[in-house]
Amino acid sequence: MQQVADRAGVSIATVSFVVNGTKYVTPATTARVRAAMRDLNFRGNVVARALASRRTRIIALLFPTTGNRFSPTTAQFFMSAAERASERGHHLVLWPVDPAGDDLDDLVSGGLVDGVIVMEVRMDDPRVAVLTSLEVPFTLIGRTRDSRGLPFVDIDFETTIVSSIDHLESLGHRRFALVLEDLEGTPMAGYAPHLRAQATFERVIAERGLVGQVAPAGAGSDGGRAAAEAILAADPDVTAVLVMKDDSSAGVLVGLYAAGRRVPEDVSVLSIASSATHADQHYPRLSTMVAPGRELGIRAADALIDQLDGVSDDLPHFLLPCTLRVAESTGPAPV
Amino acid sequence: MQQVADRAGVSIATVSFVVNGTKYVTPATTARVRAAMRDLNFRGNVVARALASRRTRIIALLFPTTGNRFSPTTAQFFMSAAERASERGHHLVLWPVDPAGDDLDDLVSGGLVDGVIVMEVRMDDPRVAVLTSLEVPFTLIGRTRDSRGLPFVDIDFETTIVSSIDHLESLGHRRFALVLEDLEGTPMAGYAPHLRAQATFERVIAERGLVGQVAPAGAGSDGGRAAAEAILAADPDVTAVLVMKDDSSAGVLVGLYAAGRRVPEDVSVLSIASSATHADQHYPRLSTMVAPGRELGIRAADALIDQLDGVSDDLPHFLLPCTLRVAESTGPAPV
DNA sequence: CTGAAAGCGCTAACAT
DNA sequence: ATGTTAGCGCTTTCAG
Repeated sequence: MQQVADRAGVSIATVSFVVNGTKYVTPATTARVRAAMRDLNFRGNVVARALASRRTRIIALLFPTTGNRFSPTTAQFFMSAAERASERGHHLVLWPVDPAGDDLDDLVSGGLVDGVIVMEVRMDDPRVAVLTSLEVPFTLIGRTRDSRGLPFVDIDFETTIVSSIDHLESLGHRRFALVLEDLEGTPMAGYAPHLRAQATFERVIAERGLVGQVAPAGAGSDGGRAAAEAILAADPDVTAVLVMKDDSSAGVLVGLYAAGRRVPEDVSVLSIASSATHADQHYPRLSTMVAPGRELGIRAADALIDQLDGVSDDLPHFLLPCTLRVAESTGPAPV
Repeated sequence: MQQVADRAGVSIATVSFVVNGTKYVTPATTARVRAAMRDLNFRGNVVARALASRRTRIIALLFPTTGNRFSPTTAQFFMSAAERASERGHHLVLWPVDPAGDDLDDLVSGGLVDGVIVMEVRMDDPRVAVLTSLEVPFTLIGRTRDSRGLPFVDIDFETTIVSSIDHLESLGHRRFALVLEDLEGTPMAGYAPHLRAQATFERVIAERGLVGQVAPAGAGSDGGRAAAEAILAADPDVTAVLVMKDDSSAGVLVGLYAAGRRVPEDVSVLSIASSATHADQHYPRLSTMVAPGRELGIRAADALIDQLDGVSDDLPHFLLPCTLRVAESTGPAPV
């Protein structure tokens, strides 16, 4: 940088000013400096800049290292938030972090990142306490149990579940099941989307005098199949299954087939908080409550960057429900 | 840090030594320093450390921002490499970068990251030139056309394709098709896995006097279905389809069904460089050449960190083929 | 409008 | 075994 200054016949400070646009510099001088930078192939040192200015324009999206749960929705958060951050002059990186938040301070201390987006939030997520005590700006994709004081964007699971049941009820269904991932005893126990969905499901079922059960599913296609068997054992007359775990929906179908049920003639299967791509992967294509992954990723990035730039004063509380996508016919059945 | 030193009655240098284990410090002193750190709730400043020591112990896995191609295998690379890096005292972050490598220097300059892992490599990937000129240590998951001078780990696509055809031929198949993603005209054109697989496919088909065709597929389930239709139009007697694009395999099945073909009775479908999880998602379950995603992620992390630590002198050239996983019966067919 | 200079918080010789 | 001290490369008051 000193070299650039010398070559342009200015001081190192002036170079800094043109690089950052911090202060007004004569067009003529600016041009000389830029030319010098070009000639010398000058690349600013991000680390030094960060140390001196206390900001890196890097934000981290926290990825919980447990459970290998890399869902399409997660990927959407990442990609859309990264895009938005980039548009607003920031970099977004996906950072694997222990779900307990133990290794969080290494990264955040000293201002390696300006702010943090937290996803896969649990009802009592330990990471928000850590982040708060570290005094680093953050935004949640998701909500803790009591999130009034926190900036968040989230899927409106309550509305999503109500709409799901509305839809199915309008089709004549009265006997329901909800398939959820079994997170008991794992670090992801207390996963907020599950608990909110389950609570709403049970409430609506009770209020409307419907029949409903909740079935936990293990991993993979096999877990889904086992869940389907358990559901049919508990209620052979069930006609509507809500599946809120992407990787078990295929297994649920197999389990239903194995028990002689046709889909959707005998039993309707609705994939909750999933994606169109995932739904189309099945045979038959599944109807789906599509998660607003991109929208939330964008909102989260905006909320955080607003906070960083001091643009906004109020803390965002943004809820968006999933939208129903009814499967089109898939075509002839496999024979 | 000065406060810690004061409180422990030592110099700031000593604190640095115990923090980094750089030099031997008396157990007694060490204890006093640690106590002081605890009392003062001291958190080292990563950025300052990086500036002074020229290393951050952070490595970046480059994620090409184009095409939304976040495959399960990508996720495996990320998670396994992150784990391994963590075991070896490094942090691994997933960094979205333009596939042309234009914004690479911002991140790498000034030593924000100690090294880089590149994935989704194209035959003439511009990123390796950038990285080379930036003089940042890097390792590829994948290979450029001429990769003799580069450290890489990769899937052995040649062997994988040969094994695939071996397997299917042993089952009596003589007429093949290979489904690939159509990347022509996109930033990912020249994607090495496709080109290597296609070249090997065509060579083996020709050498053995078999019948074969290559079919490009568009996005999603619909792209797969269209590909299946094109394949049947070109060769109604085709009996074996290799699918090297995860999101079109479901569509391929639908296309085959629609044309009255049974799977696997009439036509075998083999998913190439995919995962068990993905294969089990289908009906029927697909046989699969499973990509060694975790193994490669680990190897890549090791190779890079060896390079950073100066542990290893020779540059790694590690190739691993996919392994055949024959689908078990799925159970009764949907009716 | 531009320059001088004091740090940012830590590391790593070099001394002792 | 511990302390001194000169930077790492840049930002940012404060003068001029």
